[in-house]
Amino acid sequence: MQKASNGTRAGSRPEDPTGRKVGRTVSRQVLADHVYEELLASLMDGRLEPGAAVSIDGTARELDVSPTPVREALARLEHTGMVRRVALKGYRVAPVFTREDFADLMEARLAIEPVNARLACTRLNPHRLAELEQTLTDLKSAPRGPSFVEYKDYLEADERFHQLIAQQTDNQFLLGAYAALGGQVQRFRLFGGVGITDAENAIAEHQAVLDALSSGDPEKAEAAMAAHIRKVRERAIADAPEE
Amino acid sequence: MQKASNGTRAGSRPEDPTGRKVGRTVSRQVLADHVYEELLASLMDGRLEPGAAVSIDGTARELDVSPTPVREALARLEHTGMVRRVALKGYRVAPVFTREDFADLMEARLAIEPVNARLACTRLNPHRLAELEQTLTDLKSAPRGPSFVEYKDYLEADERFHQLIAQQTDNQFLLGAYAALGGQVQRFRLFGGVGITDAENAIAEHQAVLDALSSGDPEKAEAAMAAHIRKVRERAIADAPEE
DNA sequence: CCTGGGGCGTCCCTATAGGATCTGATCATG
DNA sequence: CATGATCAGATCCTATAGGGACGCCCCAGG
Repeated sequence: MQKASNGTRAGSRPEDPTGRKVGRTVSRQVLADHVYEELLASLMDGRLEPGAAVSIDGTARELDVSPTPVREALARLEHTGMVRRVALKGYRVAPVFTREDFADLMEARLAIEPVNARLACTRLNPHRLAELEQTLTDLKSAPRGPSFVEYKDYLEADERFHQLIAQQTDNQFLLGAYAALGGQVQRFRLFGGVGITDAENAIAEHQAVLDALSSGDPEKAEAAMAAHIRKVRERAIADAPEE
Repeated sequence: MQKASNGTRAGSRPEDPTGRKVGRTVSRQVLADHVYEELLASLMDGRLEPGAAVSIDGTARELDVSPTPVREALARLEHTGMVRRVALKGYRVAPVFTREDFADLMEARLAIEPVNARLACTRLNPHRLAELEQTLTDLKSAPRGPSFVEYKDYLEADERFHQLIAQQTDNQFLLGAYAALGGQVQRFRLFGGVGITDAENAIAEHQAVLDALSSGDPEKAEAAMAAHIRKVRERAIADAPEE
């Protein structure tokens, strides 16, 4: 936020803004990558609420970079559906909140995620299983307070669980399809309250998915994931604000 | 290509590069949009081959704009997987050509497109049916010469058919998921030769999908689409170059 | 002939300048 | 008081400049 106007960065780049070693030939990050990750984090953990304007110049000032990298980062984000652009008016955080949108999202998840679970099951190995177990442990131990922000770790673990399964399909296209949805899922979790209520049942369902995966039966894994998503949908509809 | 150095464009923009009326308040396009569509078209119709470098400055010179909008357009394209970026080396057209990649793509299509067909079936109306029929007519009447480029119209109609079905789900998330795949599908059609051989059978399958859709039975539509994609996969594997 | 070094061009990346446009407030008028 | 015009500031959009890295070609020396 407060940039303290250090004034030491114009030209010559005395310090690398991303924290990576500078001057090394390997994987020097570009400012646009840094901005992208910063914005994504703000979207995922709720600092940027739906409908809020994301000013190019303003973001550039906040992150102490020029507008050019910010523009590039926002262009990438736009394609994920997390922000929307209006031609000469700028970017806004996408407002996805109608119950129809939620139903649509669940429909899309039902098409993709059970398949992900089935494929991940066929490609499972001890290392990957350990990753999933770790995430489930994190999910169980995450604090669950009364407000949204206190669920941050819980929601993060939830998202990571699904993301891991998508990765473990070893299918870049399915991973890409999930990634396109994943951000929206997380935003629904945050602002729609999905998955917050009745977290105990949700944890049990995740455990069921993991059990099915480790059993080695792809059909069971697919069914467990489908059942989980259907339950998520039911719970959300049950205690959704009437709106 | 040849820019003829008109020199009339710096400032004041005497002509609108996109061809839209200038000065109208409605939807004035921005240069980055124009560049994006130009690059996308080049990718879809094969002018840009896999592995080819897409220079930022070079593209800017070709389209007679500054690098800034080109950079923005490429950032959007990167997120579709059609081009890849290496941190300080620039963009290249993504090379998707192994048989594993093809199998992965078909797996992803099998997850998404049958669901699209099922949902589109429940939301069908006369106007939409007419659109699909028109596309099928185009597909049948398109010339099919011996070289790739002579299949341009055929491939375009094929892509449009699937794209239409994705749109007709009225589900922005499924449409987005398909759009992420659609570009890759088209590139496989072009450079992998998928769908070229045995076009008659492919047309019959499209007809079957359309028949199932117009019958109003969602399950039949879903099955017909799944059968079509499996056939596409079989044909491609059958006559794929051994590589 | 072969090899190594320097110059040159190209390209990516970021910053900055300036024109065009939108928005919100102020103010005049019915 | 309500309504519409005007102006100022903020913002978006594009072009341009310049730094740093990489590759290529030419050429001198062995």
